[in-house]
Amino acid sequence: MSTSSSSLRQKDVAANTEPDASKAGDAQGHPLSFLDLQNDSLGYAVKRAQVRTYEMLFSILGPDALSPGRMTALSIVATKPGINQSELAEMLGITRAGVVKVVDTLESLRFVERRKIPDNRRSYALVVTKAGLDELRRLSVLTQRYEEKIASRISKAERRQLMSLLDKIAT
Amino acid sequence: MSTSSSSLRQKDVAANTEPDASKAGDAQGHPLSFLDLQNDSLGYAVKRAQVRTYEMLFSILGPDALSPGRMTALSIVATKPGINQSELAEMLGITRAGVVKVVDTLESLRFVERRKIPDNRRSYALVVTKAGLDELRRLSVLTQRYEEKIASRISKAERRQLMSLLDKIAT
DNA sequence: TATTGTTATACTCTATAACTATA
DNA sequence: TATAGTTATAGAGTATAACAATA
Repeated sequence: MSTSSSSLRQKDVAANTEPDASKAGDAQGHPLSFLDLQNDSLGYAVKRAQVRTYEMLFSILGPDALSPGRMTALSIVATKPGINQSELAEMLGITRAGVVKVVDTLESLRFVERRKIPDNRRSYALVVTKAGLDELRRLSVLTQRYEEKIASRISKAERRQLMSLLDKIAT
Repeated sequence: MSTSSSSLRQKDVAANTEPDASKAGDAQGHPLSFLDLQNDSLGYAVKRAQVRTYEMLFSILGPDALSPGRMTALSIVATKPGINQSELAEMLGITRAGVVKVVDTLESLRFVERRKIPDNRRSYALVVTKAGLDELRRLSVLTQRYEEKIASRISKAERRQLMSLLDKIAT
């Protein structure tokens, strides 16, 4: 149900360190740049951006919101009505066992139903309820606000290019 | 000590869904675009990129490597020798209690030492050992390879702009 | 035999609260 | 009083392994 915002925060990203020693050499003239793994790191920049954007997301959603993963799951079921748990697991990139808990959560909130299929008694058809649709409408407004917030310092063209570049490194 | 690569993977990012219904309307002509929260989402693109880059990082580091957070901590101590745990907590964005475990790990691996300070018996001066420096050198090579891998599909100029844009949305 | 869902268990990371020692 | 470090405890998210029911 409610996921505390604090436990969701991923803050293993340090503020940029002033590189006391990263540019200098030691007494023997050896370069010390290997000390600072975060300096000029694209991977670290991505992680830092992800942490900061999550902080903004949580600040907008509030402490009792669905977790991002469960939001994604709800959205997937909505756009793929009748999907089963194994397929959902595949799409979420987690195990079937993990999806059981995700669906348990969404079902306990009455956002999703496990519907029996006449021809296949081994799997469920997952469907979003009316309450689930209402929640998605609500989340849609909030995530739109979130999108505007994180893109508030860049232009439309920059936003487009940023997404394009992110897609390239994610491939 | 060794962090299993599997448990590090953050995969709450779904593969892009074909929007079965996100562009269409329902029978009453209502738009259904609110169903797909991931469509054209910058925040989701950032998260997806972060998950994919972490997968590449783990594939290069292997299953027994330091976790990214502990790598960052080690690097910070190296660039700020004598830092104490509270300061390190601040820089990592986690609590003092959390840092205890981070330093415990690094100390058990002999990468870091808690050194007593004569004038202040309340805090430690954290320093990186010779073995810690060796590990940082090794990690530096591996993370360099990682950086090349994640940027392999974009130009130097694009990499520069990507980092610039990421910094802007992280502010 | 293979697939689907489930349960049991465990691990990482992080948090809060309460505590000790020291400043 | 305030600060630094620690311990105990808890919770979210994920994994693996073993299992029953079904295909």
